[in-house]
Amino acid sequence: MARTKEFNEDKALDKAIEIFWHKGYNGTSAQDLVTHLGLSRSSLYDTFGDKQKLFAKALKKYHEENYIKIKEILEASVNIKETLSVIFKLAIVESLEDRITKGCFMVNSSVELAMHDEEIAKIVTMNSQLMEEVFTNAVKKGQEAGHISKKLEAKVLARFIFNNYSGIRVLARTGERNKQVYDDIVKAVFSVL
Amino acid sequence: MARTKEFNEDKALDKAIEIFWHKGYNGTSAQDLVTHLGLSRSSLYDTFGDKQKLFAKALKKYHEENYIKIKEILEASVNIKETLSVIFKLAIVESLEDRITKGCFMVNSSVELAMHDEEIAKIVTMNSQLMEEVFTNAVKKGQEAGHISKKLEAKVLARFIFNNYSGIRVLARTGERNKQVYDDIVKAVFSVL
DNA sequence: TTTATTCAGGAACGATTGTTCCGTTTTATT
DNA sequence: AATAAAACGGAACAATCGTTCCTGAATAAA
Repeated sequence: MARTKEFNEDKALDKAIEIFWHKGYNGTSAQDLVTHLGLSRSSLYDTFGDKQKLFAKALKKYHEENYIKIKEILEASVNIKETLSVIFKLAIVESLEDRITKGCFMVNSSVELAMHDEEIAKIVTMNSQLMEEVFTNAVKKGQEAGHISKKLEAKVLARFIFNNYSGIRVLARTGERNKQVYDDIVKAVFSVL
Repeated sequence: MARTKEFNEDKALDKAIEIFWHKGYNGTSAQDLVTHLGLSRSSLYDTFGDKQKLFAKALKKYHEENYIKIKEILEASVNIKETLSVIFKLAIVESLEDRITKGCFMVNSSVELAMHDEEIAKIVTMNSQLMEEVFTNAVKKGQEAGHISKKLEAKVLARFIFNNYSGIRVLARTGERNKQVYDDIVKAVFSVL
């Protein structure tokens, strides 16, 4: 009985991820959203509720997509150490190529909002836990296969890897464009594995 | 010929660091500043210019104090490895004790503003360079004294250490309160040194 | 064709934003 | 005591904030 939506909600959400990722939550105005998503104020609020809800939904989508991607890559991997190296290299290439250095949407959101917004804090915590889990399982597999040193526990290494991944994303956000800096960090990280 | 200031500019700046650190730049309103610094709008603007200038001045002060502190500790150290361990432990204790988890003002500001504000970007870059320099010199000294492995170059290790320091500060900002997570990261980091 | 629903556009909302200005008070110097 | 400079509190500014509401157009089902 009703008119059909003229926009794709999923694509609109991707646009929301883009603009929030670039400008942050507080830095993105309602007008920015209208302009960037390309839909009217009324449609925007009818569809997503309000700015906070839209942000939470965008962050959740970002988390799901990234988490699944890394999970699948690691679970399909036969040589975890090499796969981890690929994951880091991808993050570095992304950091160096991006004209507008956006860093990592999850890291940015943690820093800006985790302590002021409970719902965002939940998403961040869930992401951290799942990432730790995925990395831990991967490291275990790598240790069993003899590709990764057993000197340190899998969970210890997983947390260590994730910490350096976060650090690199912060570095990217600051606009660091010297590849050598990233390579040095990865080199040191892999000397542990 | 003029009236004397009723407030201490330096102490007001410390208050500004506090509120900006806690709420971020965009999250802190002019009213927040008036309330927290305890001085009138007119005094605030007469003394510091505007919000952006006040923020930059606060961040610069934060940088100078922290940089000098770490520099002095490391230069006075006889066992660099132990001193680095102390520095990390202090950061962890600070993270776990702080009721309102503020993370690191420099990291927070990098993520929120570095790519949108050139002056802030300059401060962040300067801080990174100086910290890298201090850490590099320290590692060199540690390597010469035989306390730190020479397997990797001093600069590589310095960047690696700084990256993990940043990562830990992000973790703190997310509100992580499990000490084991921090300890695991430090354990892995020190296995390289 | 009618009806019900939801779309898009934009005007308008009150609240809050960062900032300025004014009138008064204070005080060090002359 | 007179003067000049600056700090003070608070009113007021225009602009922008996130959000709501109203209008008419569009369209799928009855």
